[in-house]
Amino acid sequence: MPELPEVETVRRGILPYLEGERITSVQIRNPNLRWPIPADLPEQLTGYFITAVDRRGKYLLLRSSKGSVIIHLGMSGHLRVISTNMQSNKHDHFEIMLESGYRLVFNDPRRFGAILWVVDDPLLHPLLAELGPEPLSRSFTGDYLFKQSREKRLTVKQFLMNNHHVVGIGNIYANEALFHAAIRPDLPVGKLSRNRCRLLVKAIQKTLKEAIAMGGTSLHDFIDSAGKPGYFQTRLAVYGRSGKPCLHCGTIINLTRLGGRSTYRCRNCQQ
DNA sequence: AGTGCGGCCTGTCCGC
DNA sequence: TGCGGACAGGCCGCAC
Repeated sequence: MPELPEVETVRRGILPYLEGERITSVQIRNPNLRWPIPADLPEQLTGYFITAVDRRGKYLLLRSSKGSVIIHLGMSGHLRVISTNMQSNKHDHFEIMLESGYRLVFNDPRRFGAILWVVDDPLLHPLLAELGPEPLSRSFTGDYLFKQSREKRLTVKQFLMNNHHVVGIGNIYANEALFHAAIRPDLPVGKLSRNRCRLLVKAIQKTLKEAIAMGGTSLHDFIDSAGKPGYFQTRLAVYGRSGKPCLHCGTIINLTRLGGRSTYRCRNCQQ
């Protein structure tokens, strides 16, 4: 499912139910995610208060006074908040019960997601320590992109989708941002001029902000923590539109693959 | 060191 | 209706 706008939508949805709440119990139904859910998580968390719900890239961080739960939704993960008496569904692998009576449930059919536990600063965890800048932060600029990409021969789309260069951009938003920046996805990133790097950063930020404002993109199965879909899919300019006319010039949108991922391009607008 | 690809999983959809 | 294969929003880890 989830790229930055979807994860941020989930974070905002669960925050009011979690912040300041005491954890009364924790249940692991199936620990076999990308990495095993730590077996001692229930005893680590029970009785403690959730102090904050943060996001770093596509990772969610549930902070408590004892330590932090790092959550990644992978491709098909969902988080939802339900009341005590609601029954569990298939693929509900993990849940946290709160004193308020609400429960936070992690559901993930494909099990590419992760639930991890760290006692010290989660940002120092090996998975998070090497992440690139947040795309909506001041440190992600055209100059940064220009500097990082010099001499690199990989394509601009693959560069954007690597979270060591910049976090939160997956296949949908990489396709969309490159269209809005009028840059062809298969261009070697090292060939981008400084000015085009600036345009690309602006396009990324605009695309992500708009998607967050619309609650994310729901193509197959994304729903927010309340079970509602996002609406950004109505704004997709190229993603999933192969064979249809470009919204700018009418040229038929072309579908290819880069690094095994579907890549959409208007061959007229994106050079 | 930088780059490309296989693999992890289940569910869904499409063509035969 | 059933079955095989391709594909799906991520990303680590390992080859070259």
